Amino acid sequence: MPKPRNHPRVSLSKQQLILRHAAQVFCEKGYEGASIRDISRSSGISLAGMYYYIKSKQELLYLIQLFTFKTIVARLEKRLKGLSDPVEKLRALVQNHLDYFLRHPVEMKVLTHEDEALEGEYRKEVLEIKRRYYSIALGIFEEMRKSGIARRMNSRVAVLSLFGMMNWIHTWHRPETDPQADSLAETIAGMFLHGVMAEGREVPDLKPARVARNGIEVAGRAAG
Amino acid sequence: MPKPRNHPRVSLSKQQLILRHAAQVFCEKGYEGASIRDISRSSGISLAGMYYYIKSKQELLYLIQLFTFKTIVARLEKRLKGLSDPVEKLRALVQNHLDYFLRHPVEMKVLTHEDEALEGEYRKEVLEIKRRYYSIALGIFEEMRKSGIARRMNSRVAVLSLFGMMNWIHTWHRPETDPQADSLAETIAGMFLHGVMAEGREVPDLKPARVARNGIEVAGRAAG
DNA sequence: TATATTTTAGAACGAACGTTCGACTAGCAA
DNA sequence: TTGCTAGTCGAACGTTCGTTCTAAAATATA
Repeated sequence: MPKPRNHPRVSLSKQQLILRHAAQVFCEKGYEGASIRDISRSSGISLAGMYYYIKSKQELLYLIQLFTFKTIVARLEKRLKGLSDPVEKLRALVQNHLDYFLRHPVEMKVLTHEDEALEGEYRKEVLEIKRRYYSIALGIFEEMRKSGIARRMNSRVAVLSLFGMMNWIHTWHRPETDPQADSLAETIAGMFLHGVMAEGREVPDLKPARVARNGIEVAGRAAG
Repeated sequence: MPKPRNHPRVSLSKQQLILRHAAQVFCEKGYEGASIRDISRSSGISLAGMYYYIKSKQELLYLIQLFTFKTIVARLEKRLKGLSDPVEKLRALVQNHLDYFLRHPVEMKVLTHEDEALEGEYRKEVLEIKRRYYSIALGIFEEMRKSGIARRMNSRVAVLSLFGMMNWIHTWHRPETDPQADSLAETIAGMFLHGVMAEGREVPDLKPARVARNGIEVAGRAAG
């Protein structure tokens, strides 16, 4: 355990620091393409020194993925607590996912792009949380189906397509020109809801008065 | 150039054979995680022998991505030729993409998952085709907007979300239990079309008569 | 002060990497 | 026969990989 005493300039645990730099390097070069030496150089800790704080390269990836997933699921469950309408729940899920996604693009890319790099027990543990996350989403969609809001269709395909829309974002989103989380979440949740709605049904508007920015073209990078 | 004479048992070019095995190995272990030795072992050609047919590991990835992309775009352009209704065009794009995707899952995973592994000129060339593909899709969507079928929204976000739905499939699709290309394309194109449709508009049904088999797959790997 | 514990890192380990070299075979032309 | 070319590969090149050893430096406790 590192002591904060007499180290007033180092405020947070060195392991956290390593994890942050590791996420950055994994994001840029991929898990296999990144070397411990890269991460050592980036975080300013000697190569051998790294192994005082981490057990292996695999554990590094594991800790990043575990923490990221746990955080996102915990936040979702908190947001979902007050809601009962499945449409509102789905909007909350999209909002939560994209909000975290655009606030922590580096970790989220490592989470979605390196999901096959882990092995053995590490892999199993991360997969478990992923499944929990997926089944929350599936549950919400099933509610929409039971109450007749969503039309009859393959729920698995619908929900995984929604994740596809969201997780693909890291391949194209540029913060300078593309919509931010709020607007993006509205557009994508809107697309999904209209997309699965039963014939003759109307997609209810967003709750509060703030419906402005309805999805109106903001970005300049678009019409290419 | 390899001579077919006196080599009756080797029917197709050895480079093609290497490319196929390389795609398989890249798919399983990722570009960085895969070694030339892995591919050599898999294709039954000695390590040194590989370099008679390929220039480098990078070129291997480049050739796979280039061929795959060129094929998919060429097929799309052929399918699009006879169509004028943008909704039909969009359905054709989704059908084409998913048809190729599920018939060549290995190559498509290498295409979508390893799109940052190439460098320099290789990268630029592949990026160029990718952009052409994207702009075809964007063009179709703009047609839908201009004719009032699609509602006002960020076209870039809409189109890239569609690609997200489609390209994410490689992370979850199991051929034994999940829908095949036709059904999947119907579901996803339907979700997208309903999702972007203007208020009060109805999404037209699929053309009643068998639209399928229109320009589909004739030779196994030909139409490049 | 002396002692114990935590933190650091230079140097090295064996293994694996992409790539190259040079020698070899087989078939064909002279 | 001899010479030429296409194809093949064992062995090795220099480099980098993840990880460990070892010992010194820094800090905490007495």
